[in-house]
Amino acid sequence: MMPIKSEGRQKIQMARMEKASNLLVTFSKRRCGLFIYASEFSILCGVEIAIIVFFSGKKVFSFGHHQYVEMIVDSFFTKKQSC
Amino acid sequence: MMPIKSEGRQKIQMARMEKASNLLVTFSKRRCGLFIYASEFSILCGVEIAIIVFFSGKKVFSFGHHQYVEMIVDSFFTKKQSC
DNA sequence: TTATCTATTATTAGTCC
DNA sequence: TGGACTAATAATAGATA
Repeated sequence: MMPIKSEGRQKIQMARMEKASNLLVTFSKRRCGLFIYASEFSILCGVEIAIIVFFSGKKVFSFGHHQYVEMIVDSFFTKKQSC
Repeated sequence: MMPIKSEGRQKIQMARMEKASNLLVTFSKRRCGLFIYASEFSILCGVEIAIIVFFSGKKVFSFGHHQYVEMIVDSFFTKKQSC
């Protein structure tokens, strides 16, 4: 079979993604993207950054090690993940 | 005088920027970039995001409207700015 | 500090595994 | 869920105003 050639990055509308499968993929990619971006920002400019992402009201993903963030994240008793 | 033509985006080392003037410009740009990225992520994936940036131990920039973030930011009694 | 400009780098949508 | 792929989009370093 001929492999399907990628058409590369596509322009998307700035609205909630409708297809659940696409949304989940984009969620994973952009969560990593956000944390990587924050990490670079932190290194380049010597700033402390705390990020909390609330997904579906269940999952919590955190970035940074600020005491307040830890407090908040812990208070949710949810699984923590990071990039 | 001939205008100096831009050489476009340059590759930079992933380390704290040494020149204070460059650091400040990059700080402003990337703070906006971070918040814009977070805003897009939030819209695309329907997630709530809270971000706090601590700069020089003085300035606090926040993104998101989560109650805990407001609480934390307020506790610093510092000027709030955003993009 | 912030906005504009531009060539260049960085990210990623869609897809398959 | 997570990694690889690839062309296209998006962000931005450095200079300037």
